[in-house]
Amino acid sequence: MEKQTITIYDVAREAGVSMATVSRVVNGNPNVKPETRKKVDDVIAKLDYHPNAVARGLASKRSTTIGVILPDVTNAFFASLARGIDDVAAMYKYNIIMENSDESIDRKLEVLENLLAKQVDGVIYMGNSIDDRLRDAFKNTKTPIVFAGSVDDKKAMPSVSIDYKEAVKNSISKLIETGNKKVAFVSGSIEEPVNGKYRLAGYKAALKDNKIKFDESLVFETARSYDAGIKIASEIASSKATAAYVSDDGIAAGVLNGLTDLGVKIPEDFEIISSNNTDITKMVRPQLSSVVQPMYDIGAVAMRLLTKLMNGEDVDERNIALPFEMVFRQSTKD
Amino acid sequence: MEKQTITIYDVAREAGVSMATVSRVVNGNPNVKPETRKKVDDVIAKLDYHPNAVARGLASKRSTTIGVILPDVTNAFFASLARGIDDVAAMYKYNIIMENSDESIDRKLEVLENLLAKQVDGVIYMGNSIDDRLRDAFKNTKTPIVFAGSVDDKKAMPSVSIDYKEAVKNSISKLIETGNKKVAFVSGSIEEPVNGKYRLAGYKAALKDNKIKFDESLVFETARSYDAGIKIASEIASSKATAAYVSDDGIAAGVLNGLTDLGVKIPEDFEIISSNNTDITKMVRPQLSSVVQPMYDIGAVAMRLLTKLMNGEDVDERNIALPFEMVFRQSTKD
DNA sequence: CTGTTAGCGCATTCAT
DNA sequence: ATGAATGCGCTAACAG
Repeated sequence: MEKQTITIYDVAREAGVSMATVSRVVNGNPNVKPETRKKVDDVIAKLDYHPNAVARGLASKRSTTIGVILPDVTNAFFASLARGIDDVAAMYKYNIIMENSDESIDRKLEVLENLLAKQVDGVIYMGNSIDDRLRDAFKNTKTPIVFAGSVDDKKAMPSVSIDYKEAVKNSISKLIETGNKKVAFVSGSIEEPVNGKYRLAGYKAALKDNKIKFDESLVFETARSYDAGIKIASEIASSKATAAYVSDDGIAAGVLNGLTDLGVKIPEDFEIISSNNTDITKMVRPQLSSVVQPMYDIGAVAMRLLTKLMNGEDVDERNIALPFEMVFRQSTKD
Repeated sequence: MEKQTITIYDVAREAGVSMATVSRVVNGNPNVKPETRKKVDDVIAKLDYHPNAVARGLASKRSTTIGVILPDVTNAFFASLARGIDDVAAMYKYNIIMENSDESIDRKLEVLENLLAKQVDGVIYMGNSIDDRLRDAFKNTKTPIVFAGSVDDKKAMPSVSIDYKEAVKNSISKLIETGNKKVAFVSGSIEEPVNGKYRLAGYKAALKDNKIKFDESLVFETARSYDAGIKIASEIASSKATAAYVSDDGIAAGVLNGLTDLGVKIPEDFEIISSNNTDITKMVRPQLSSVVQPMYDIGAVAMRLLTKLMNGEDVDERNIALPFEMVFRQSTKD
């Protein structure tokens, strides 16, 4: 016995109305007499009819699904954003097609193509890196796209994030204030605008404010993982730096533990400020001081922005910077 | 200028062939003369034609997307499974529609309905809880469903996981071996079969093997989060237990830190074994001993199983138990 | 190897 | 308030 899919046509016949009417009640169109609506609803229940979203998508040209491109769900930062996105998406009856892109541009392009082929109504991009090919691809589609947790360095795309430059500048200034002369900047790929452009600019700005000369050897680039943090700890230790700003909590935890294992006392000998305030910052000992990004909110607001764009609504602010805070725990003095 | 979507028909006309032929080259059907294939490919490139997956889905009755239902991406365990799923899905050209269900059964039902309406070709379920309504819903659809990282307590659904009972039994036995008379069992909701049925059974089995009487007051049920772990630590401390098996790394980290803050020395005064061996276990100090679940593999194998089911292939083993290991770090003696 | 013909299940004019 | 007709873009027999 094959799955006898029952269609809008079946209910129409059974209810003695036209399929147009059934379509109307299913879509909540008010132009239906209450009694016919009830009749149709009854048949729908009786036949256990379920609208086919694919057919609906083809006919209406709206898929009610949005694509999400992120480097890796496994990273707490991206997962939190995704959670925010998913929650407001659900609120607006959208579904999420999620794609892990890793760091490869080719993969990102492939993934975008995929999403577009599926006729997603919009996409949210959390990849941090972006090159010209990808930018062109974004530009060549009419499908709305918003960046979440990162900013296009050309500001061409709508985005929701925090002011990364300012956040880092604050962090570094704080570190300098407590007496550190040599502060390290530890981040994921410098190729990514968030790191190479905004965060690094904040770092340099703070140095300048404090009349400290920028020292290239204090900039550490690494993979975005706990193990990578552990690994780079010894390099940092031998750099003579006495403090560091780190762009990712996983990396920061690695640096913290790596340094500690090397006999470096945190925060007495070395101070650390991390970036995302995920649970990780509270799990490690000493607990990490951190920038507080409203991750969930970034995702939620990005999704909200996207709904507006998809509806063709005017949005006055296409590049939204949410407020951030700082929390000082045990990895900083004072 | 509206986005003039160009269709298979445009390509056909421009290339001087029928749409059937275009469809063939797009789908890699071998029955096309190389030269016509080339001609068509050229036109496709020239017109920048992109197949519409929705239309394709409607016509072929296959959406090449699979639905994933998980409690919360934000949990490292589920995120890791999701990663495994996504990677092999990509390998087989499937896309993932991800839905966070939290713990609510109603939400799960709603989410499943959604997925089915979108005509997903299969679904992977990682929710741990399952009640009769949900079981019925699963049973009433022809869409293949596989459980990942959890087992249907009635074994009615295909699943991929580890032998949770055995894993816990090993853990508890080890704890008893090192001299602990009172070992606590700390887990997420006991309502979930993984916890209430399998894990708890392993706990009891180990007690029985060692002729220790089961003590209800040593069973702690809590939310699945770091903060919840912190909170329950004091209760555990006053229970006189000297060791604990914990079902989630986040909870375990909370218990560990909570206990430590209470002045309890780990592992001297209290031993802990956790369950998922996520990075968390290595970030905390002392590092957590843990069951090692091949999380990524569970996801990957589950997805692979699903592809077989979707192809109607025979599978001899519908309930797969992947091997697990134990890693002993600093939260256990010896 | 290639073209013709039907739908897939639904939303949407346009009439009535 | 309701029905009839059309087509969304593509796959899948079936011919030839």
